[in-house]
Amino acid sequence: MSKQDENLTLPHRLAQSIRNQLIAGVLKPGQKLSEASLADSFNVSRNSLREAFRLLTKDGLLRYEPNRGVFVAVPDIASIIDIYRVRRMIECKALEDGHPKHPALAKMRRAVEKAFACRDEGNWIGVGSANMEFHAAIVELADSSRLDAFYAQIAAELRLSFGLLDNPELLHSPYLDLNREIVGLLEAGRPKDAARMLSDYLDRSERTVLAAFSRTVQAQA
Amino acid sequence: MSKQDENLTLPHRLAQSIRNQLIAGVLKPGQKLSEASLADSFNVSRNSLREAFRLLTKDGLLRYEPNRGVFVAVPDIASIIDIYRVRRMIECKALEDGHPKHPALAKMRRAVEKAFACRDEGNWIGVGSANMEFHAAIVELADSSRLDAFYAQIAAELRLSFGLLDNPELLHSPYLDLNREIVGLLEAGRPKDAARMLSDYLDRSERTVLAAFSRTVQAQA
DNA sequence: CTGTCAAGATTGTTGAACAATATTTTTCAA
DNA sequence: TTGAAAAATATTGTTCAACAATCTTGACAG
Repeated sequence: MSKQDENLTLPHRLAQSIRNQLIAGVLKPGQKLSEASLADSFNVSRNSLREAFRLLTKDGLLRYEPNRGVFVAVPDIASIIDIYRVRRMIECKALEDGHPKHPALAKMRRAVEKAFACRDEGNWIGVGSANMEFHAAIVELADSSRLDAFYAQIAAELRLSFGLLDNPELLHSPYLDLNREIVGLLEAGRPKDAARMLSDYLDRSERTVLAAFSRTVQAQA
Repeated sequence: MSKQDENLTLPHRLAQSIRNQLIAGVLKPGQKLSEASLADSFNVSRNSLREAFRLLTKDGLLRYEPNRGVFVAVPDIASIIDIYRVRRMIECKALEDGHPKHPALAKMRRAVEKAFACRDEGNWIGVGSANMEFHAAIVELADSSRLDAFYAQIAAELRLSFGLLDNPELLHSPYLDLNREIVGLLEAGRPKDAARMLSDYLDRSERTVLAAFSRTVQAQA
């Protein structure tokens, strides 16, 4: 994936591969990950795989059930609510205190443009990625590497929930204009307004995800 | 340690032991943790120890240097600033939005009383623990398990920095009265004032830690 | 149909092995 | 003596094979 992936240690790379398969939907929520067969399919030893599992459980993407194995985490309504609670808290505060000259603002702008470009060519997956980048950039306004890492984790978990959903267009495209407005408000030195707008926006997004989620779960039951 | 520790898997228990040795100062920042000797001293295999290492690196308590081994993380000024930035953001917001009837408030009160009791008997380590409990309870006001977990991680990292310091009395005792006041303000339905007080309090605490830290580092150089 | 029990599969953990990379020691030339 | 190159040693990265502990499955008896 990245340039220096070769440098990283095997369990790290493994974890990254599994992470990719998770957000790509190859591995599905609730699915059991057998040590033997996964190790086999990746051509690594069980021990290395177990190290990767430990990393991913810390990310909240996998769940350990002692003596039974590891399973892909199953997002539920409570976790979605929890994640949005955290997002409102962190993103809004970061935006509110964000300085108009902060370098992260440029990232936000770039993410917005990328999202529009992807939409124009019907690339909904690209829109989704760009949208995630936009929100990560908001968090960067707070200038905390620990917060950035925490947010990345939350975001990965949320993507797992998205995986259950079917319609990326519905999920991301309504917010492109709002994203652009938020950038504008922050550039205009009106961070409070930007934060308020983001808060409403997250409320709406949460409702959409919860609604789509309960439909999906219902369909499965 | 806890009742059902026996249930947990070995790498988890190992990680907990190492964590304890870290905050107790048995293992010191920068120290190299040799796989062979540590595995030997815990009477476990290298493989199990490595799984525990993975968990602890995710906590930010250990650092991997590829092909060189794992080292106890060395707190520096930047990390202390980062941690306090996160604390201000999360704790103040949690307090500000905290409902006066929230169960976490009772926890806060208990932690305050415990801190005073410990102080009266000169148990400074107890004062420190109680103080940490107090702040964890503040975060619980936000009703997010993910935030709680994140804060626990940050707190552990901060304790590592405290380990470098020598004077727990100076570090915790000035804040006991403020803690009590914060509880009072929240109970009185004045969360904004409580949050403001906490913010000032954290500023002061940060300065103390930074000052003590630079003294310590200077002394070592 | 239900509960029991043995057989089989999977996880939990270990120990040994070996390649790849660091570190230390030795050697040797300037 | 000093310093750099080279050899020897130790450590990490990763795999494999083994076995105990636990879980799952399926047959069987009632």
